[in-house]
Amino acid sequence: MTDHEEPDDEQLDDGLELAAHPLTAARLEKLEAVRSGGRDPYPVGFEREHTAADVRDRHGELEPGATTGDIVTVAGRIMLHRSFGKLVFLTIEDHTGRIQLFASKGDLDEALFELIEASDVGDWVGATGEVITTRKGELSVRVESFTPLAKGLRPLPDKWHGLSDIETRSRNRYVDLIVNPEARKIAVTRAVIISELRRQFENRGFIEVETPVLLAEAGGALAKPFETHHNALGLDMYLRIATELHLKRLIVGGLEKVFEIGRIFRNEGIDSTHNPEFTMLESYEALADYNDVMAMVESVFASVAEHIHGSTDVAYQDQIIGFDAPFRRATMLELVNDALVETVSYETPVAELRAIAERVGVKVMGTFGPGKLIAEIFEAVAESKIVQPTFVTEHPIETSPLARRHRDKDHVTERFELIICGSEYANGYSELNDPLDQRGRFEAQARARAGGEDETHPIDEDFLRALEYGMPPTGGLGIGVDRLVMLLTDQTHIREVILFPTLRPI
RNA sequence: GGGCCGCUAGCUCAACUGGCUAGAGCACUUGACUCUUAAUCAAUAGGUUCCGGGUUCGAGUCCCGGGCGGCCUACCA
Repeated sequence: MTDHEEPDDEQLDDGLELAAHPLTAARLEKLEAVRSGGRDPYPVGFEREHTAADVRDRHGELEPGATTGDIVTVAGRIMLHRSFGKLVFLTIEDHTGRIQLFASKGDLDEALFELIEASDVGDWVGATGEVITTRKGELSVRVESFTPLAKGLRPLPDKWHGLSDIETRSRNRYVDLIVNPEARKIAVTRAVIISELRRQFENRGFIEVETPVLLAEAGGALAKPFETHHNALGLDMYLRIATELHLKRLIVGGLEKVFEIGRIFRNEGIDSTHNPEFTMLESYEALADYNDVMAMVESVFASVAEHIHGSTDVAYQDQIIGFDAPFRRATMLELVNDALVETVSYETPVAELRAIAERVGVKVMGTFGPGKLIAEIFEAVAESKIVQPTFVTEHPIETSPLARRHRDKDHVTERFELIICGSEYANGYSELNDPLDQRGRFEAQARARAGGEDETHPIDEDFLRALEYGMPPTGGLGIGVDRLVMLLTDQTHIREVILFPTLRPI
């Protein structure tokens, strides 16, 4: 905040201009009443000594009407306010839960009691007093001193029905978090998942690095980038669509085991599983191959599931997803042939594959070769049927421009995708480290682009130059973190696991 | 992108095929109350019915355009 940002009418007037609206005008008056009573309505800090959970832990089971002699100091937001003539019950909430404040007119001087009486749901307050239970047995803090900590000028949503409109919840996430415990729980679980992922990689000897978001060329994936401009350089730039090419440069540089948990930006549609900015974990390990990476993925997913749920069985919607290793493994071709009545291979005439692809609803373009056709057929007929964690392996060379050719088989790469409930959760391969092959793959992509395909990989000369210094055999991995959070928090919409999802401004 | 649906008080929701001054609960304001648990009771107040046009004696409701969102669908993770 800079000192010239004076609040003006423009900033306050968002349909609920504070002084003009009766709901907020009343709270503004109370704010002034606090000030005129000689108190700062927004004081500096507060020495909270006990959380709601602390109080509950220390006095779990007390008889109604009990006194403890235990003096505590708590702070939180008022969530419920029940006022009698000479008694006030306030239910306050902190990040650990709720605790009741019990204020009796007989205990307090008149001005302080009136201050408590005039406090509103939504205000932050602190209080000190003895832990007691009321006659009805509710654990409470019998208020001896009381400090307004921050006035809530806007009313909270209905205390019973809460805030349910998904758009309002997404646009006003702060309100959602105040009133919906589930929203807070997801935010916390996301943090725990990312922390656990980081720990898993660190424990395996990976170091966490940061690579650029702003790039002159966006590669490492087949996706449309966001464009921006650097004024001083006079340069059009792109936001990254993957971290892959930079992380592999670090492998060339000898860092050997690196990972990055970072924001990725793709200029594509928004729906229940896609946000324009999302979080990807990528890792690269020198001297590993895709089998090593698959083994690591099994272990990491099982560990994270266990860490969150205490079990490798995770309930997702109506399914139980089992994360016990090993996961099922099947080649893309096997899965395609399981789903089709005929049997195909990469030797099948293109005309035949094209006919099958069109039959199953693929929009076929003239540039599609056998590999692309088989990959499209896979996505059309097989992918959505996979429920339990499955490594789909041996993707065609055509659709995997950064993956190594299979050591024994023609046409396919040493690649896998981890599919769960029809969606991709991880993608990895034995990295292509032959710079001449890599150049040829890039050129094939350029030909596809010239043929009209819009999602192709650009030629990155500096990346090729890095490979020319010699990249060791490397196993690489990408994990869609948001998707994993959705899976482990049982959410069907990505906006529920991203605190501030991309929305059109109103 | 295409199709379907939605938007009413701060929040959650009503308002029949177009028809009395657009209602209710919670929240707010005022009053009563020393044991509440979504406190209760009483009274008051609160509206650009998303926005802009149109049809009509009359529009929250019907028509046209726009905004934002949801669901389904296609593509990317």
